[in-house]
Amino acid sequence: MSLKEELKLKKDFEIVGHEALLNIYYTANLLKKRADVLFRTSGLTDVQYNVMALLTYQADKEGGLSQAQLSDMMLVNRANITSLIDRMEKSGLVIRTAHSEDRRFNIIKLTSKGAKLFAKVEPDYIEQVRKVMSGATESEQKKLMAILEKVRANLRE
Amino acid sequence: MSLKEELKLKKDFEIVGHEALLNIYYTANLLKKRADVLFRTSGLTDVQYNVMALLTYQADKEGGLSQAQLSDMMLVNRANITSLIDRMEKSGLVIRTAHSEDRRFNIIKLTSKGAKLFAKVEPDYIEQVRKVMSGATESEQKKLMAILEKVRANLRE
DNA sequence: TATATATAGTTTACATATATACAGTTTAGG
DNA sequence: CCTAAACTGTATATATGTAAACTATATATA
Repeated sequence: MSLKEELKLKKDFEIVGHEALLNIYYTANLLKKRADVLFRTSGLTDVQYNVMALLTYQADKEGGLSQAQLSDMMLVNRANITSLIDRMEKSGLVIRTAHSEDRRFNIIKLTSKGAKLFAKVEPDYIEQVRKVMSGATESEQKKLMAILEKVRANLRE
Repeated sequence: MSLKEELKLKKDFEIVGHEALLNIYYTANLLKKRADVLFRTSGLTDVQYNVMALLTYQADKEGGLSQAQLSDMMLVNRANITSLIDRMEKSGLVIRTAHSEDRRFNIIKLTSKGAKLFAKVEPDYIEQVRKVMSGATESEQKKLMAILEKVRANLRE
């Protein structure tokens, strides 16, 4: 269904670029809502799951990631990470540890509770991703990524 | 640049669907950031601009839109619209008026101040949209929309 | 070495999002 | 007609996002 129909709009978009942009925007929005529903049953949010995934798969030699690294990988402001990690630390999912050499860094690590929860939730998440994305073939998905890369290239400077 | 490079990830994605999903997600994120920068110079947010665009182009016979209609068109919770319209009313951009027949509805209308500001900002916004989306050809943009529609079709039920 | 600059994280004020529970209004069905 | 159900908007608690100003620490350079 076209975006116009989905949003119950009365008038057409005048510029293809605008319609394409809003398609990206609203599809992302729906994907986020779907993920949130999945994670809520585990007491997680999509953002918190993402932190756990990054800590699981992208940890550096310190055995975790600094808050600045997390903010880079999540494309969010450093300030945002502070309260996010506060909440996750309070839930017992992660812990702040000292960097071995540079005292400016907090190295964030998964606790065993966090690792256990991630291991439990990840298969369901991956299964949902497969289902949701299965509407497009793998070749379409690659085409999609290539086009989105072109859009992002124009966004960077 | 691939998402992996942009986010400084160390490991590849294991599933194409997951990488494609995150491409949608992060591209939308970057588009939002870019829009916010543009609107900030006018004291607006991207969300407030969107409200003004909907009131300008999608108004119904009551001469505006109800809060429920706005929440449908913006894919957000009804509760969210209350505070959004509160802020915009306080800024003098919109006004709540009574529905002619059904007292449950607030009909939201642009004030002349709001209409004037929208008319001033819209050309810059459209110009930016053109620039940003020009990395992909019109045919690629249409392909993009078609693929995203397939993904959304799988998201609905 | 001493100072300037850069970097990491925190705090604050604010905007936006959700879920949930509630009150008021309208509509449907017995 | 009257009650139950549906719908609109609001209030609250909570999570996430930004910008900007701040402290602490590390690095570069004069």
